[in-house]
Amino acid sequence: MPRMQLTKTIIINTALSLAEKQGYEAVTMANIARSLSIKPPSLYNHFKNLEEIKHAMAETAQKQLYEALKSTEKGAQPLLSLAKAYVHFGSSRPGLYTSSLPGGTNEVSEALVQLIADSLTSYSLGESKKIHAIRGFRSMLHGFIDLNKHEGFKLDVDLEKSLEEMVGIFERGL
Amino acid sequence: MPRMQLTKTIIINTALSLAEKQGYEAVTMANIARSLSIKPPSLYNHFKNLEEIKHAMAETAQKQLYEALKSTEKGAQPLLSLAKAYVHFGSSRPGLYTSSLPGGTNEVSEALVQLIADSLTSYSLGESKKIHAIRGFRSMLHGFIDLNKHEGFKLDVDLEKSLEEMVGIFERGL
DNA sequence: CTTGTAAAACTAATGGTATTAGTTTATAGT
DNA sequence: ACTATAAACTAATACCATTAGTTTTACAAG
Repeated sequence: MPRMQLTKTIIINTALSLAEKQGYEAVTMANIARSLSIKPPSLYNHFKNLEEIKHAMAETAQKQLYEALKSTEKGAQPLLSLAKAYVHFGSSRPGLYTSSLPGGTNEVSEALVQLIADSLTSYSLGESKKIHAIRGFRSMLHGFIDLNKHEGFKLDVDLEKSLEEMVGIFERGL
Repeated sequence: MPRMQLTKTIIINTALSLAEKQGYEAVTMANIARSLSIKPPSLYNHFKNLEEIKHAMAETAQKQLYEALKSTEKGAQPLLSLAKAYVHFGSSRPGLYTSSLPGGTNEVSEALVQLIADSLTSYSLGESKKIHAIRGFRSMLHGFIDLNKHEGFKLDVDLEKSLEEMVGIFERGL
């Protein structure tokens, strides 16, 4: 195999670094190629198209999200800790978080679901109730991050407090 | 004033119709111009750029969302009815819903917040608690719609049931 | 009724995007 | 050393937004 120093992993990491440093909109064939000092068409030797690159980025980004959440201290309020870590990840690394979205369902996203499930054990929910609760929790957090990105909230009321209240409501309702 | 048959309203409605029929990605200067049988540069006589068009679209789309929610039967479970109407709007008219997001804060979005507030009156919350609850509710619903769009949920468990459970959890926690 | 002004259309051009086709280069294995 | 092939390349197509400069047209004033 000739000239195979360039791997899929290198391309994806380059693309993710671009997303993080310059925003997800900067993830273009031209920018990725520029970062790698190659021409855009060369990327098609490694990936079918940009969509495939973004899909591969999502899996890696989900992994990083998973790692960030796994290492959070559970403490007295595991659900609140998890929520804060999730929202912090999404807000402080918007390019990386956005990269994680086109991922669909896979092993990593399953692990992420399991992480939430672990924080819900003390509520001893039935299997289907648990699934609904996990979906609700993820919806809440993702919506919180995304609405913020779109300036959906007026800023004169404390955001961190809103998150705490929101998680509080959710926990009481479980 | 010469040739003023083309108004901002006509342009925005054309753009919204494009978003609804062909998806939000189809909202381009070229496509809007084509729909109006003019050339793309002519649009700059009416709007500064595409961003301004999208911002104007957002206000109109928010108005349509507001109208769709206002006309829902409150019934015995006003919060659940509102949630279902919101999610139905977002899922059945994805282009229009996406159009509504770049809107920021304005009179229409305030009216939308008021609509949610009205559905929360029976819980007699304090002013700041109410704001947090509204943010939580919107986050939940927007996140639910957006995660679904990104295929964030596995489809083997009933989605409608998840929505009902999620709202149920939220209501109990209030 | 002509004429001038200004709005709103136009054409042409620039520079950005993804993608495909076809060609060259370089390397790994025979 | 030779050959096959992966991986780079160039060139081209077809989109996209945007700007500059020009023409058209409709209305309002003389």
